[in-house]
Amino acid sequence: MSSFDESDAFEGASLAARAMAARPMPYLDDLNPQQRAAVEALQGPVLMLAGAGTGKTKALTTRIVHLLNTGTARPNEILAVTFTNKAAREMKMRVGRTLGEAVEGMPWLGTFHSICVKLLRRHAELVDLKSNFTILDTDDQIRLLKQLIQAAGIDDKRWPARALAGVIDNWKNRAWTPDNVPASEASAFDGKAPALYRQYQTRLRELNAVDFGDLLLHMVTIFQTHEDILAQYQRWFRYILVDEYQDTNVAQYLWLRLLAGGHKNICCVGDDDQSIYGWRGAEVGNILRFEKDFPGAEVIRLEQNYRSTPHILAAAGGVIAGNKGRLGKELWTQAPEGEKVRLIGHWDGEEEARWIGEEIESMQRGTRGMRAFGLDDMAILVRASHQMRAFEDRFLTIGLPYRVIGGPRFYERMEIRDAMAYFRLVVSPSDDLAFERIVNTPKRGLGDKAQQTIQRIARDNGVSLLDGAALAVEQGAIKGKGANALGKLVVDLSRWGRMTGDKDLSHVELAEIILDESGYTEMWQNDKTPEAPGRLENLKELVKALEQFENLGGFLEHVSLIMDNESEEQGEKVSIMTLHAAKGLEFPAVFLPGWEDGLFPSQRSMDESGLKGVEEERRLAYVGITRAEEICTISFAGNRRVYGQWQSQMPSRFIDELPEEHVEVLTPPGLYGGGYGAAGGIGQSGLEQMAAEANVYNSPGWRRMQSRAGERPISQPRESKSSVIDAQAVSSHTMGERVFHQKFGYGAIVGIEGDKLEIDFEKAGVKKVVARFVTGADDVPF
DNA sequence: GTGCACAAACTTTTT
DNA sequence: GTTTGTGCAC
Repeated sequence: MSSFDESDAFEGASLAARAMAARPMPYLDDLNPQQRAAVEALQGPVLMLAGAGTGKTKALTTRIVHLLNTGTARPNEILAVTFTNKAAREMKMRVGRTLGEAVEGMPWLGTFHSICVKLLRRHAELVDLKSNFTILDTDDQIRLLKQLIQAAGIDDKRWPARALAGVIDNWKNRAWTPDNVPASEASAFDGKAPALYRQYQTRLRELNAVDFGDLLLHMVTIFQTHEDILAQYQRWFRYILVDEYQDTNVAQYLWLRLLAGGHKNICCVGDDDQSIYGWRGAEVGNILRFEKDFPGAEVIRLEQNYRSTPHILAAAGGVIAGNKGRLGKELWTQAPEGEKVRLIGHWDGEEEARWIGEEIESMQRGTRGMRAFGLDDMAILVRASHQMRAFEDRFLTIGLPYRVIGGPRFYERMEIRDAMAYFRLVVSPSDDLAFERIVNTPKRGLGDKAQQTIQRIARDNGVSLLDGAALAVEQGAIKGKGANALGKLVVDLSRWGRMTGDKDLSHVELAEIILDESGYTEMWQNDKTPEAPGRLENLKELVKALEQFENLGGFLEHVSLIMDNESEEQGEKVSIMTLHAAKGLEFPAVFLPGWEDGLFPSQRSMDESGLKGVEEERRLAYVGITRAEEICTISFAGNRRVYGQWQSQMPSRFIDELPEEHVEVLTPPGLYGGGYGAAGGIGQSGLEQMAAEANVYNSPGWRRMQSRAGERPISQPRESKSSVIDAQAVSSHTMGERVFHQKFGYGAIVGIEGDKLEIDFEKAGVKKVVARFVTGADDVPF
């Protein structure tokens, strides 16, 4: 591979830069003094500590505009890194908009990974790779590791590949190559991890492949061992900007420090209070240490918040104050006071979901003197994705439109990955991982044994699995039905490979041919599971996505790094997502359910990381509250089903940390006269209990745990709960309603005749049952 | 080689 | 309570 070609990095840029020099700077007038300081401090190291909602992206993009507009830098001399493609896209768009014209260039604005791919392709040979290396995703990675574990004669049940992948990822995040894994860490995986790591790297090299961690790690290695190359890039990237600096891991940190080592024109933007990715290698320490790493750094705090009301900011501030070792920020706003943060406790998780559903509906209309909110204005942010189900179930039954953000991404779906494996194999026939994935998908009668034969023949002849398969067929090493099918596959693949050169055939058509002739589409057409139609739909979408690319190869190149879920369905909908997914977003009204010790803060986080874990959870709480613009509603349930077991829950310790004067304790429904009549008397004591629950604990969580162990947080008598159920059970059912029957399980109502219901049960099929034996799916007694 | 039954595990997630 | 993966029988 030729070395970095200087001319192409600078091409087309100088003209634009010169033309832009010394233009007026109206964009500066839009900034507050701190933002403006951050934009104008172009030289030397700058740390922009940007609290939630303080106009961080604006400052960052304006800074780029300023660099360009003043002629300080040309577009291709700016290295601007983000974590997600979404952030990179937005930044590109906003730079263009502020500049009032499309920016030609900005070739180095992108994610850490996409920039590293570009760099690594130019220098691949320095780490024994070819420049056309493939990028493995987690799935490929795990399959590869599994093979290595089995080859080493290790029981892969006791030591699952997934766990090893975690260990290796972790090491790569810390920039540890197999040679410098510290002895203290080597005991992982029964002491076998270091050797397996080494084998894994060797295997990757043989496959001419890298995983995500390698992209960074290889570049760090290259920079560390080739001073001349590093020096070259230090000259080229004259200005460096980093978004979400608090999320950088050690490898990314080293990479940045190496590149900024010469001129030190590096501007890092971040918020130590929003560091929530420690579990995947992010080091808050990087941002805390910035001034030590870059002596003389200018630290600029963005503290004026343009998003939330004072009550919300104060509540968030009260919680985050519990963390030690913060850089310290005090958010303020000019916004009117607004509503206090609302706190409400519920009997159990289902009631919480029911209440939030009703609250969303009444907020749509406008209630309690509040303005009306659209469904798009409201979001439910949960700690763990399994919490979403209760809401989905509930919203489905009441017909409240919702969208789940996050979830399995398009390119991670089975059918998409299968289809891509076919494409990969057509474009590069030596892609053994792709071959393994699809040899027997759809079923070709090639099981373990046949596949081992192929492996052996390929290894003995030193060829790829596909060539090995061809040999196996020739030699008759595989017999019967499998032999024919395998022979057909081999022939088909080479035919499709030749067709890539056909000028009269578009790659989109070729893709369709591949999916049809391989029998892959047919496989799903014959599949009767409920997911099958959706999968076929996804395949169509995949083919459509191909249109935007020149050829199959170009498509595959991009897809490995762009794992976005593009399709934004329209229509007014409530959003449901995890707190992690909510970072960077904002909503007028936010619901934060499930604030219970063990769930939030998560027990596992506390067990595994102790105080550090609690602090990260606390930052998560801070992120959650600060997503809200006007209304923030926190809730907890006294009882919750955890892995099928009912468990008594303690309100989250973070609830105690909410400053009382900014919190309004709401009364749960069913506990006061207005709602379900029967519970009036109980309500008052329930309310008092609730209020006490929220305020009484000022002791640390663990002490509370001890003193209150075994007690029920909310002692609501069973009767009142039951009466609510009965009231709903006898009330009229509706068509399509999801219901539960003791014997037949869940089902949907397809017919109503007097007191008899015709129900299509998920497991038992269509049955007629008497209405009183059926309960709403959310009212299942326990 | 494929399909069914049972057991075990079970955050958060981008590239 | 669910999913995922493995063991066993056909």
